[in-house]
Amino acid sequence: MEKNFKRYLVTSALPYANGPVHIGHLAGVYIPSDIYTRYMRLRGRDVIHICGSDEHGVPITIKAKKEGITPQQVVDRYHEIIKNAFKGLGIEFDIYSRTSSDMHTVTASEFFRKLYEQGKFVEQTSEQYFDEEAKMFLADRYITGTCPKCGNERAYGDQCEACGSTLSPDELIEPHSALSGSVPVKKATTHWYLPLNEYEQMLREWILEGHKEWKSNVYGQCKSWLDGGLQPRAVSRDLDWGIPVPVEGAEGKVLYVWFDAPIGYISATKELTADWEKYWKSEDTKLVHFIGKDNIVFHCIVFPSMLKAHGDYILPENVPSNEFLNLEGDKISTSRNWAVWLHEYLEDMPGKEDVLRYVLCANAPETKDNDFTWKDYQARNNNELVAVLGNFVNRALVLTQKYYGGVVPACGELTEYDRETIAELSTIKSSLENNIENYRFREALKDAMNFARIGNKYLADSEPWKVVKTDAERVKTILNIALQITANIATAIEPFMPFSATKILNMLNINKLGWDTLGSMDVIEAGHTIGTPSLLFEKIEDETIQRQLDKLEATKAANAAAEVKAEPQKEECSFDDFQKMDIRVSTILAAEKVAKTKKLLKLTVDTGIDQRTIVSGIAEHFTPEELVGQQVLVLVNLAPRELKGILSQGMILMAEDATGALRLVQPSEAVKAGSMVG
RNA sequence: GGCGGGAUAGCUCAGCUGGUUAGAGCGCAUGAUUCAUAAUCAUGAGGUCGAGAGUUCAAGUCUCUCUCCCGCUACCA
Repeated sequence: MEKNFKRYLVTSALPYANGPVHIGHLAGVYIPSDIYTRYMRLRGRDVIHICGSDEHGVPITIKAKKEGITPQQVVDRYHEIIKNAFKGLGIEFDIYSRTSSDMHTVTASEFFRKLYEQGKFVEQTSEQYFDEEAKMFLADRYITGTCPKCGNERAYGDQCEACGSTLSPDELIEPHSALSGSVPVKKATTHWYLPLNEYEQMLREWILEGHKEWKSNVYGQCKSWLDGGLQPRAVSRDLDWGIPVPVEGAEGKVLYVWFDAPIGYISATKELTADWEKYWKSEDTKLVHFIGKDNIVFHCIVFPSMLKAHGDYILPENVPSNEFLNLEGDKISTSRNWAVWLHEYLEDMPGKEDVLRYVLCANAPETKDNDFTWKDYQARNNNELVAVLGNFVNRALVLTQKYYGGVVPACGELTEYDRETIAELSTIKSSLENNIENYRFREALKDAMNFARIGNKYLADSEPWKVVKTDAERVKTILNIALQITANIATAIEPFMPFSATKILNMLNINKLGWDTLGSMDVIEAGHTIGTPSLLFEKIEDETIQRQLDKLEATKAANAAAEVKAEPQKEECSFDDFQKMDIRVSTILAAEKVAKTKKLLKLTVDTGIDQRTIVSGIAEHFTPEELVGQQVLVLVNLAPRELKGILSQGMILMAEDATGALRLVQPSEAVKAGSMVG
């Protein structure tokens, strides 16, 4: 079944250059891909590891606007931070490129042109908002206006950040352009769509039939999308930041970021080697995309469809995708600064690159979301890295120094127990290989650690410190084996902890070994002089952990403070404006959940004027039972609107804090329904 | 609401196509040991495998219903 591949092309999801990289990214994508690639390389396979910054798209233009700099300045900044941080942690890419590079512009343009010329796209014209002053189409994000739900005057066309509602620009009250402030007009615009529906059959056969071995979350997501039926997907946008659509008359249009980003894998490969085509276009290349679960649809559905449409390219053999990592019980969030940033970690914890690599791999969210805690980090360092791994290496080296002045003793006759121990190493080796090749890195790491466990047990059982008093020859064999195991450990842990592997090699004073030497007992010659032992890992004290916890606590406090800050006052309105609103105290007579919705409640209220129906998106905050009988304030003269087939006549007024929690606004004591508020 | 993923020892997780007393690491307890960063080694105590029903000679493992957590998606006046 398994094909014999001649070479491996490994890609890691392109980090989006609107912020630095954090432990969630690492545990989900970059640690696994780095382990995989290092392992392949150690085995002497032809493998390249491709990555780079994803630098286009609307969020970057918005960030630039907020900071008053150009998008290019934004991506330049984060590209550098990300690139250096990866390097600092020993994440080895053969190339770390970027999508704002010339090579990428050319490659993505050519890709688009080819599909365009072959008629793979569908052109479609639709009405979209246009800013006549700035002379450009506005992405939803660029349209601001009053949120129809909460009244926030600075809601975006796709979302209101005050109340969290998802909006469309049409819904905004008094929409205006975020660029010029002018009122946008609707104007026709043409875009190119990739008809994914045409690739549905191909995808079905390829994934659902051909790749049942994919991880359950990936396979399940794909199946869900395919069963739901695929729709044509726009591959262009009206925006001035990105790769211009390389077609006559397409001024002001760029490739949609999700169209150009995966092509970035290809451009980076071209940048790396003139021989790039053999990696992308031969059937004997194994292509593997490492991604997070949020990227599944793009890597399994959209990008393969693009590749297929193009025709020359191979499809990925696997798309290992991890779930998400939480931090101290809370979701990691860039905007809330709730994260352990890689570049900060490297500064705060110098020399502890491997500790982070170890903890994130041992605790990787391979099958479900997982939690990173500093306490766990400390425990794993102290109880596993220091106690098991570091300790064994130190024992072997110190004993060699003590008994033989650092000269490796010769191996004599092997006992039955020696042989058993050696055999065990081979067993673990194949388990380790099997686990890595099947993307079970957590299990693989355990295997690697078992080399050290076996070493510890071997020393404890052989007791060279006792035997030395009676049988000096035997001790030579014991220590020879202990040293061979130590060298083996350097190889076994290299994919996971490259810094420590190098450190062990230096202490042994030997060169890097190939994977094939794993399990053999002749990697260090007798008579060879080893280097000076030093500690591989150090205990991490409570204070060090506390400093990190304090840092997070400070973030929490800062976030809380930011939340307390009230929204600025809205622009002045006239008395007449206010008078237009008819707000009445009303009594809720009945409440029930609207079927097939999560947030909607259908309320029957007595407004004093009449009894009417109001649909309100508050089901997540109140149960129907607790609402019945309550008095609330209702905006009764709001234009009626139909929701889920129910006509809603009015709006219940609620108080909402920054966390989104809702409270009823009601008179301090019951009044007659219909009482005016004003 | 629809779809996908998850729920197994105190903690973090393995358990493939159903098959003897459900496993690992950490933590905990007891013992041994001192070469080693008070590290190590051995032994042990901990689980009605989210709840309920069903299929089967036999079910964490298959089917159905339900509960809770995470994600995607619709709804949000």
